Amino acid sequence: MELRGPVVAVEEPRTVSTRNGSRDVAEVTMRPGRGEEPPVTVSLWGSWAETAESLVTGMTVLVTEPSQEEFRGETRYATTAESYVVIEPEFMVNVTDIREWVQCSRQYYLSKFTGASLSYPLVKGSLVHEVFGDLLRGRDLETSVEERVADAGLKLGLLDRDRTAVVEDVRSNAQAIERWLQQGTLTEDDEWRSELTLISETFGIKGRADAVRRGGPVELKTGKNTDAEPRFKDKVQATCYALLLGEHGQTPETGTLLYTKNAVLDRTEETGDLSPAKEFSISSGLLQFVVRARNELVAMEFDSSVPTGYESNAICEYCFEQDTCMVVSGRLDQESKAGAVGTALPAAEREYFDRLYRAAEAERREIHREYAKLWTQSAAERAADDKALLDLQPQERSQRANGTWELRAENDDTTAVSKIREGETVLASDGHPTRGDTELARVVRLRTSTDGTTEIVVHADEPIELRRLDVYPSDYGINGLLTAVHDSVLKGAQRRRDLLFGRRDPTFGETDATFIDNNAAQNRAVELAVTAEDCALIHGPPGTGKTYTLAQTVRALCERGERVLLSAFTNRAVDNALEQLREQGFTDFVRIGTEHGVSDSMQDARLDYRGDPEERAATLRNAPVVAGTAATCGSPVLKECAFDVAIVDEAGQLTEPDTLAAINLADRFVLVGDHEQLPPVVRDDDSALQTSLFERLIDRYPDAAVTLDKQYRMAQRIQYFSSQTFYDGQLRPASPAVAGQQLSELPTVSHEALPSALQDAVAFVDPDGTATGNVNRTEAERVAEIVDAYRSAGVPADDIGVIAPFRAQVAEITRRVSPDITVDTVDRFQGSDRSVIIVSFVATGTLDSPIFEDRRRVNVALTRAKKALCLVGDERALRSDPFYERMLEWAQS
DNA sequence: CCTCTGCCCAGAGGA
Repeated sequence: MELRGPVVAVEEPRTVSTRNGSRDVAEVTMRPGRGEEPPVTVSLWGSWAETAESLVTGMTVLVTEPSQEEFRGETRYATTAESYVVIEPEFMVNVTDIREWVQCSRQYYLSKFTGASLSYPLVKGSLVHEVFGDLLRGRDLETSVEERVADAGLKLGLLDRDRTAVVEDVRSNAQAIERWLQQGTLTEDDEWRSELTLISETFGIKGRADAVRRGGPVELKTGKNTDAEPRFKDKVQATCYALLLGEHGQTPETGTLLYTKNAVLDRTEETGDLSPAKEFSISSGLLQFVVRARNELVAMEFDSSVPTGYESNAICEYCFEQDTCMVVSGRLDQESKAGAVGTALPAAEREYFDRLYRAAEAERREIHREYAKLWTQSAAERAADDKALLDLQPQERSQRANGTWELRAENDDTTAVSKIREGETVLASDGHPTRGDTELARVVRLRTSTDGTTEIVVHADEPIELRRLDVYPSDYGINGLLTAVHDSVLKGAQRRRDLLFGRRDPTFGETDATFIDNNAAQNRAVELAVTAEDCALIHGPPGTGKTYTLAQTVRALCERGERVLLSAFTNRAVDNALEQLREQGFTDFVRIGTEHGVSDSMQDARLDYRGDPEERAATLRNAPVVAGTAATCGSPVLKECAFDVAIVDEAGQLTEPDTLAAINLADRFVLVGDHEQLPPVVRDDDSALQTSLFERLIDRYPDAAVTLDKQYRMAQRIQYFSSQTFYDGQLRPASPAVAGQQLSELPTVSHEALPSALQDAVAFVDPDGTATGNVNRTEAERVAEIVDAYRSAGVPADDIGVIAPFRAQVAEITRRVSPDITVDTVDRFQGSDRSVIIVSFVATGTLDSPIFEDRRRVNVALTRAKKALCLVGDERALRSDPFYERMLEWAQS
């Protein structure tokens, strides 16, 4: 039994005398049943009274195993010896965060923006952990060490480490583990499981245990510890996993910590029986302690306040982060137990940091809310929301060369739609993502064959029965945002900050060179980029040759001996830019990205991290051009690199921190984009992250910007509405040929064969359908008929694209057209084009979905078409809004 | 009432 719901009132804790002596108690009023039931009073006894001090009205509180008694006709509840009190159980805290918080609340805070740096102890720690996993999966030690060290080649090279020495170092740690595993500890009832993903819906904690043996957590530490007891924070970590294992039906009484360096000392110093393994007993007091620590952390995050360090008992003099801690306190004018050094940054910088910090944390809370839906939603609800694939039939399981598993399954449900795509990380389970046997897995194949069955292949650490896949809502990227803001504000050069905070206009040098002789705006763009002493902004409306201009810019900069970072929001845009460079005869670049993210044609340029350290690092360090998405620019590897100029494409779609991650790596920068197309996508509706740096700077420094005004894509008739509505009529066809292009120019097309309704370059069709939710069946059928009409008139399938605002409608249309027709959402169509574009608006009666509010989305949809555009929708709905009415008048004119 | 893309996930250590 449990009580879960919002807090209505909290009383101050008081001390009362009971039969067993004096005890603290605090009374909390809350509404159980997630707020559906009338308020009840719960007495929080003993140390839970401390948690009451963190409770605020409006928070959700969860009390497990309460006692219940009737008192004067009123039901009263109280905590029992078995109870836990959990604040905001939907806020998912990582086990490592609790470990850090217990060590020092301020260290937890600092690690949000300093955590992901490249250091040898960390790389080595990861290597030893990987080898440990391999050993548990039965892999040979020598092979594992060699392979894992080879995989880390680039990182080791950037750290100037010698391969042989690292192999020796990792091997000696791993041998300690192997000897311990062989020392009779491996009995028949020894059941091992490595790398177990644990998610607790009761405690709001998630994490990954290194290993579980006989139901108890085993944590590996690469350091040494010759004390009798494990370090407290290590015990806290293991206890967290014990708590989570408890929810999965196991009640471990002991935890094990493996300090591998103990055994290394043992061997080299002949100190006798100094075992690497230290066991400790997991008491209920310790279990409750970790929950209280989590509660404190969550209470702090609830109002986005900043920890001072006084929340924990750490001694600052012993802390490795003391200097960083004091600098951050000094620069941001924060109260801190460690004290502060340096002078505070200008108020503008501090306000900016604060604003983006809060925005990033709000985003994290939204992700956590999504996370909680893993268990608050039923399987059917999740499937309906496209977030899960259910009822998969498990097929064969095979162990891969590195000891991990390839799991296969089939799905017969031909109507199943989901957001899950190849290359993504998902929760793979045997039935339920938090209650069943679950593995974090990577989707390597998701293909639907012509008979409608879907083949699913994932890679995971353990051979579970693959019956269900769930979207994994990761908050992984949030700390990346915070790191970028931190690096920019606290570590950025004065000149750069003056620019970002509007205190200094960008300046430009001079050049006599001509770069592009047939397009003045493009030439001006390259000129601005090449002469920029701070930044240049290139505004590229649809079809204006952004990619060509960008490639010319890269080449011009390289010819001047500059080192260039080439970045973009999507992998596709990065690869497009590189293709364009190749077409222009430039091939001296290195592509950074995952095998899955990089297009097939660019795999040969992709930097493999595996190999000889020195050679790998030299390849990266010596490349005149390095290319990768903005997200990778914040990675530890790229943070080791420096550039003269960063060029960022699709900058209008990047949040400000994401853009900062890229430009932090360079002295100067060039942003390329269009703020009249799609903005950054964020979960929180009123987020400060919704405005891109590109948009902010183009408003602030119009003189540093140039707009490419000639478009090479659309017929005059098609581009007119977009040009008038979004570009002040400044967007013009690049040539008469572009302006006057017609569908009949395609060799196979007969204009006469088109129905009269489709003969105009811009057409409107009202199929008179009815929308149910995000689907309009009649309209989907009509769209399929229109596709057929174009096909019958001779338009090749790959010249036709269909766009709909909702994924559900996309699926509805996809089922009705042949598979070689591209059907997609607006967002996924940005950046590409087709001769013929058909847009399905879905809505009938009114336009009440917020998706119609952002006009920029319409701009993207309409400007994908080159020769013919067909709008399909409900005339009444579209006329209900002045913007769409104008669009309709243009289409019908 | 809704769209989307990136990140391998989370954690790897020091005293």
